[in-house]
Amino acid sequence: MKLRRGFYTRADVLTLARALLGKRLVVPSDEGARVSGRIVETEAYLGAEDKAAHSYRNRRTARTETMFAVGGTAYVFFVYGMHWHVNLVTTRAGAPHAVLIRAIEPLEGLELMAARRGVAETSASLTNGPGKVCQAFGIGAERYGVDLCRGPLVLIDGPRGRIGRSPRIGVDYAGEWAARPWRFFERENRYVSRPRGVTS
DNA sequence: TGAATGATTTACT
DNA sequence: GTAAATCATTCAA
Repeated sequence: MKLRRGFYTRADVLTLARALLGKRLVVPSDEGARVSGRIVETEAYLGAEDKAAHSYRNRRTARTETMFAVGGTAYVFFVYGMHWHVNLVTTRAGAPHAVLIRAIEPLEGLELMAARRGVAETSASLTNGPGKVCQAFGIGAERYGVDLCRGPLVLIDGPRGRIGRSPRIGVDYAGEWAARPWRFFERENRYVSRPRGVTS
């Protein structure tokens, strides 16, 4: 069953980061096929107060503008000169909270994902990282600000396994905020990017 | 206008 | 384990 607006707006971002585990992301493709998979790793970014978030101190720019949109909006951005990341914005408009999708367990369109990634369909490297997820799912600038409640990207309800948590990855610049355990993942799922936690 | 840097991935030692 | 790749965004001046 497709998730509606209320799913994204009723709970706080930490609750949503957990609740998103097990949900199925479905994305159509220009190639005709479609790709989908279960979200198995997320990170929460807490708006204006969170030094690790792009929206820290309510920084509102062309890039972060969509973080201030209503829950259910996609926040897509480019980093390191080569990688895209996708977040799902949560809560009400004006509150810049978002959940980063860090890893997905592929379900449909494995062949297309493998072609886009340049690895075997059976490889965990297909979707076990935020940049890899975007490459496999074909998510880039054209998805900036799209509404998951209107499509073509949608989220479908689904079962989830046992959950683990750890500090977030790659945010050491954020000082004490980097130590907060705001990363969530399915334990023992082979597509989780760092199964054991925070080792660099 | 210029300089620094990053919510990463990949290849290599 | 370390380092290179590579450029949009950000902020200072």
